[in-house]
Formats: sequence, structure tokens, C-alpha cells
Amino acid sequence: MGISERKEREREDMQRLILNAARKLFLENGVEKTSIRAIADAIEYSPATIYLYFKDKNEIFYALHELAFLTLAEHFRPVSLIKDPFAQLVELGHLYIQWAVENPGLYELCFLMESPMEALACRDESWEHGKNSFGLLMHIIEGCMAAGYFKQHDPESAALTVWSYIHGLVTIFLRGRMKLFDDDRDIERIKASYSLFIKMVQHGL
Amino acid sequence: MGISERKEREREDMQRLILNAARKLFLENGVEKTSIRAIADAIEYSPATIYLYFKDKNEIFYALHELAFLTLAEHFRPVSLIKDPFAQLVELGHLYIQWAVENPGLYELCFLMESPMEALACRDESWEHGKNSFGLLMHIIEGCMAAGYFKQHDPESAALTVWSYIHGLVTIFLRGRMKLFDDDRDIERIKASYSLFIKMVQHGL
DNA sequence: TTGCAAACTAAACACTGTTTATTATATTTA
DNA sequence: TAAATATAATAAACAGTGTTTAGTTTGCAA
Repeated sequence: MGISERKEREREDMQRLILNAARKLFLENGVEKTSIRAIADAIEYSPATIYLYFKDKNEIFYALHELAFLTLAEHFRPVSLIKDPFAQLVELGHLYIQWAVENPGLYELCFLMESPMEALACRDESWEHGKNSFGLLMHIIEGCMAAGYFKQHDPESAALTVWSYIHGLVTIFLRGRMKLFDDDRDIERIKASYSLFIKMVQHGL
Repeated sequence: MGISERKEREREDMQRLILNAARKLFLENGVEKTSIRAIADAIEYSPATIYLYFKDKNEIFYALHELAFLTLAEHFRPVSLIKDPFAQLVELGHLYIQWAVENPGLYELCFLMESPMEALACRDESWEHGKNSFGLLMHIIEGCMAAGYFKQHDPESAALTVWSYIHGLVTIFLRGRMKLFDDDRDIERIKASYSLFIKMVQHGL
């Protein structure tokens, strides 16, 4: 029965073809301009064909969102080379900010868009890749706690607090709310705030 | 020449009519479902008429975003009754979180949507209402600094840091990223994280 | 009352995501 | 191998979007 296996393989090939085109268009032209028709044009199939391989547009965004998390995890790899847990935390935050600023489209996909979450809503397997990245943060925070940081608090709250800060910072930037300030030295402002935050964590033992 | 004044008055009435309908639909049905046609239907005018009073949809969102900031400022009023600057900061954060959770649509308008910012882009008068709210935070932070908090940092960085944290926290919640956690006691998690953050600020002198 | 400008709209344009009915292709059965 | 069936792909339509254009109605001034 090698024939149904070939069919399955062809199906996965087609899904990959769609996702590659979608990712390319997505990164080139942004979220808004990535329509089903544009994806269909890119792979030279009709728009209706895409619906034979993905339930709806949300599912495509969900799949891309999984890919984006893989590249984020890849970006985080260097932290494992660092030994001191606090230095790990500092570097993790730095890499997070860097990735967000350099890949606004992917950041949007991972943490800002509602579509991938809607696709996830009707699914039993939940947000695996997101969990892994948050797990890494929690692991590092547990290390920090063993070294005396974040004392008398649960690691989950500490991790959420750190993530909230960094996520908020990059979101304020990405969504143009730094227009609030008179000049536009946004990146410097981000750096100044981040070093303040790190010192706050440090001073609180 | 009272006639041109009446014309101006009628024009403003019409803009208010459109904005009121837009706000109502926006709060009832969310961002997605608030179309120009829906607004036009609500006020019993043709869709094209709306374009005689607003350049495009972004301008409507910008106007609504200004109104939303007014209600946020109103929500912040109780903090002025508090004397201790640190207690002011704690209450401000609490009110911010409360407002965001209770008015997700308005929060989206003020801090998450791109549309109002695009309308603002081609404007000389910039983000007044946003500046006022941030100004209040900076004022309180300056008070806190006089009392020994956030030492040896500029108030702007300190304000951005606090705002980033709270904004990040509510955004993670509003955009469904707390599905990351196994149970869904989101509000309790928000409270736990917020009290941790406050303690971090407190411990750092 | 005529002339003009402002207010308003019907209809169209160029899109969007998605579904349906139909055709072409591949596989299975008789 | 020939007929029947299942699969893959699509053209066309549906219902919606923001926005523009061309044309009509209305109110005011000369």
C-alpha cells in the first residue's frame, strides 16, 4: 500500500509549497498585503486549491507562527553557552529585543496577531513552541532564583513579569507609540530602559 | 455672516454623529465588524457621505482614539487624591490594568492598533492625549524619585520601563497569549505579577 | 428666477476570504 | 481493458471590505 503513503507525501509537499510562498510574501509585503489570492498566484494554483490543504487563513498563520517560533528558538541558542544564570537572563532579553526589532513581521505572528490564536482555539495540541520559549525563560529564572534573585516569589510569576516588560517595550516600539516622544531615538531609549530594568532586578537582590 | 458659522456647526454635528455611531458599533461588535457601510447604515446616510467628513477610516479611528484617551484620563482621576507618590504609582498601575481588562476595545484603539498612528503620521499636531497620560506617569515617577525610588536614572527611562511592563502584561492577556499556561486563572496571574513588579521597584530603593 | 456651489448618493472599482458546482485526472473495481 | 468511482483542481460566484467617480438634489446669492 505504498500509494496512500505517496499521496500523504504529496499532500505535505503541497502544504510546504503553500507555506513557503506565504512566508515569503509575508516577510516581503507584510501581513495586510498577504492575501490568499496572492499566495495562490505565487505558487500558480487557484485560490480554492489552498482551501484543500488549509481550513482557513488562520491555519496558515498558525503554521507560519510555529515556524517563526523555531527561528526564535534558534536565535536564543547562544544563551546556553553562558554559565551564570543572571548573565543568561540579560542576554536572553537582549536577543529577544534584537529579534523583535529585526523581524517585526515574525514578532507580530508570534505575539501580537489574533489569527494564530483563533486557529489554536479549536485544537487539542496547544501552543507547544510558545511554551518551549517560555520554558527556557523559566529555566533561566529558576537559576537566577537559586543565585538569590527574585526572592520569595514563584518562578512563573517572575518569568511572566520579565516577559511582560520586554514584550511591552518592543510592542510600544513596533506599534509606533514611541512617536509619543519628541525626538525619534527609539533604539537608544529601548537600551536605556532595558539597562534600567536589569539594574532593578539586580538591586532587588 | 452667521451663515458660514452655522455651516461649520453643522459640519461638526455631522462629525459627532458619525463618531458616536462609530464608537457605539465599535464597542458593540469590535474592530473587525465596524465597517464604513455599517456606520453609514447606523446614521442613515450613504457610505460616500462619511468621506466628506473624514479622509479615511484611519481618521475615524484616530478621532475615536482621542476620545478613548479622554475616558482613560477620567479613569485615572482618583490617583490625584493620593498623597504619597509611590502609592500613586501603585494605584495608577492598578487602574491602568483595570481599564485595559474592562475596555479591551478602547485599549486596542489607544495602544495596539496601527490605524490611528497612520492617521497621526501626516499631522503636525501630534499625539496630545497620549502625551498627557504619559506625562501623568512621568510626574508621579518624578515624585517617586524625590522619595528615593528609581535612583540615578532619568524619569523618562523610568516611566517608559514602568509603562512597558504594564502594557506588556495586559497585551499578553488581551492577545490570548496566556493560553500558554495550563489553567486559565489569568486575572490572578496578572495580580501576582503586578505585586512582584511593585516589590521589585520597592526593593530597588 | 436664474446660476452656482455645497451636500448627498448610486454605482462602480478593486480588493478581501470563502464556497459551490464543474471539470479533469487518477485509482479501483468488474 | 473498460466502466465506475474517488480525488484534485478550478472557474465562477457570494458576500463582504475601503474608497472613488460621476451625477443628482438641495440650499443660498445675485
